[in-house]
Amino acid sequence: MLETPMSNMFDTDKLIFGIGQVSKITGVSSRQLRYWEQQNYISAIQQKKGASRQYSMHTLIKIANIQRFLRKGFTLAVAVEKAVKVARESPIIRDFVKSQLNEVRFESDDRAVIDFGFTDDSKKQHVLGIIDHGKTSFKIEDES
DNA sequence: GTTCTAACA
DNA sequence: TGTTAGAA
Repeated sequence: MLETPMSNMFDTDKLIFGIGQVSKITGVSSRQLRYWEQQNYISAIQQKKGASRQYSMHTLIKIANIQRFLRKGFTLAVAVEKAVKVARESPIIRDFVKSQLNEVRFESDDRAVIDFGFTDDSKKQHVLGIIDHGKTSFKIEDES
């Protein structure tokens, strides 16, 4: 994979967080973080014995998602499963949207239209994502 | 002051 | 899971 310097100002994957920061950010106690690690639900970055744990951005997000599912009432084991699934789906969705997204048009204070490009190679129709008063929907528009 | 491990109301 | 103890 070739580097694309201008695409991202920072490489967020290189950010590291201490256990205290992760706890403050996600609302998960340090006690829980150590326990989850012991249960192999999460893992800290390469650490020596007794050294402070450090977490990657990826792990931080995973922890935040686990917490999200816990608050929804799921058990820890299930919350972890769901977080793992999200982690697997996220890059797929992100890459797809990134490759399809053309532009976003703000048509009014509470209406925006996302242009997802052509439906196919015939290039006769556009796929539009509509956000109107918080409600979302898709729309196929003929090329004008 | 923060984090670590281990133990326990 | 929270809290506490003693060490790093």
